[in-house]
Order: sequence, then structure tokens, then C-alpha cells
Amino acid sequence: MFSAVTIQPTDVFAALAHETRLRCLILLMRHPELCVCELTHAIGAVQPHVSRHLAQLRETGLVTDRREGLWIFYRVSPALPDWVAAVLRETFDAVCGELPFVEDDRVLAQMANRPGMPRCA
Amino acid sequence: MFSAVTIQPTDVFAALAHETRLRCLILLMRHPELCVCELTHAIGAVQPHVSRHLAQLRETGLVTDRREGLWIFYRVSPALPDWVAAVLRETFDAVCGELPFVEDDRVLAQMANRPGMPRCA
DNA sequence: TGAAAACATACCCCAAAACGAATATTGAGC
DNA sequence: GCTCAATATTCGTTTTGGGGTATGTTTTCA
Repeated sequence: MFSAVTIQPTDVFAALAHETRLRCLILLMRHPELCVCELTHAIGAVQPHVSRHLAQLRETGLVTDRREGLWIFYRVSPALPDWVAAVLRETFDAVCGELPFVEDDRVLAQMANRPGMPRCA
Repeated sequence: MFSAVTIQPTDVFAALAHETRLRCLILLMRHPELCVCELTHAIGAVQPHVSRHLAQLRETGLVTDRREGLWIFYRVSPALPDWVAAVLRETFDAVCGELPFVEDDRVLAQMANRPGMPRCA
């Protein structure tokens, strides 16, 4: 897994320079993994919008995806260069309590029928 | 000095997402302050190109400028939010030994007639 | 095999960003 | 005043990025 070490700083920052992508990343730092429908619901955007920006994050190497049945789960890449992980951590600590990030997580917590979550009796 | 606290994360990252701006910032983190002609020489670009990107860094709040005679000296803003300063530091530590950043500083060191530098006898 | 769910991608359009070149501004010195 | 040096800005153009909508793909289930 050496693809991450060649990541360009400007590409990393470009990936973080869009609100939708940053909101997705902040959510993914709060949770081990999330599927597209969860991110779409939390952000309150249409699915192709979220999907397109997730694709950019994936192409930059900041997130990875795995399929499980109908769902595709995204997570923050476990192979990030140390400095990129540090930048994400610093950013997360600074903004996780601010809008719209804190609200995104609140909306996600209230979402019904989340895949992988225990169903109501 | 409270303007810096309202800085938007996406604006910070957008400012860092261009090679010219990032190269200027890295140079400015190596030196207390640099004038436009020094940055222009180090980067190897035309002056309006550097000047325009420095203006963006200034508008984002990442750098400040002061005039001294004919020269305008730029420096990294001393009033950055802690997380922005941390992001810059992490980035600097990661890339300062890489190209083109290390070469920029080498070219700068060999520049003749730098303002504020001791002249040859 | 057909249908539906979850997601990705393609297409068209618009707006923002970047570039190169020319020009304007500001200050120093005479 | 004029001129030059350093820097900033404007202008016209090209490129890039993002939005909205439609459509394609994959998987599950019946």
C-alpha cells in the first residue's frame, strides 16, 4: 500500500476545499464507516451530488469504499500519510462542534432504517 | 484582531490548493518575511502571477503585508486560528524537504540584491 | 427472469478560477 | 515636476469545477 505516499499536497487541499466533501469527511471521522444513503441523509443533498463528491475523495485517496450487498460503505483511508492524518485530525478537532458539522451528525443519529444498525422491535 | 477566527475551513483549503500559493506559504514559513521580488525569483514565475496569488492569500487571511519603501513584505499571519497554524505546521514539516519546495529555498538563497540583506563589500 | 433498491456515471450547462499581457499605482530619487 | 523601480490590478480568454437531471450498473429478492 504505497499509493498514499505519492499524494500531492495541493490535491489533498483541493479535496478539502468543498463543503460537501468536508462534511462527508467529518462525518466519516466520527464513525468507522458510513454508506452513501447515510451520508446523503445527513447532508441533506441529492444522492448523485454526494456520490460524485465521494468519488473525488476516493480518487484523491482520502477515503476507501467497500461493497456489502446493496450498500457501499465509505471510510477514511487507513493508509493516509501521517501528515494528512494530522491535518484531518486538527481540522476535525476545530470544526466538529461547529455548524454545519455538528448538525449533520445530529441528523444522522435520527435517521431511520440505517443499514447495519439494529432494527426496532 | 478577530477577523481570523471567522475564517472558513473550505476557504483555507482552497487557498492551499494551488501550487504557487503553497510554494509561497512554505517559503514564508522558512523566513520571517519576504518581499514580492524574492518570492517571484524563488518560484521562477512572472511578477503578476505571484502578486495575484499573494493577494488571494491575503484576502483569505493567511498572510499579512507591510510596505517599506518600494517593497512590500509578506509574512504568515501572526493571528491565525490555532488549527490553521497547526495545519500549516504539519504541512510544512511534511513537504519542506520535497520538491519543489526545497529547491525554491535554494534558489532564494542564491538571489542577488535582496532587499534587507547585507550588501557585498 | 423481472423488478426494485442503492449507488455510480454521463451529459449539458453555467460559474468560478486561472492565465498572459497590458496597464495602473505607489514611492524613491533627482 | 519627471523617471524608474516594485508591486498591484485589469482585461480578455481559456480552463476547470460544480450543479441538475437522466441514465447506467450491480445486487437482492421474488
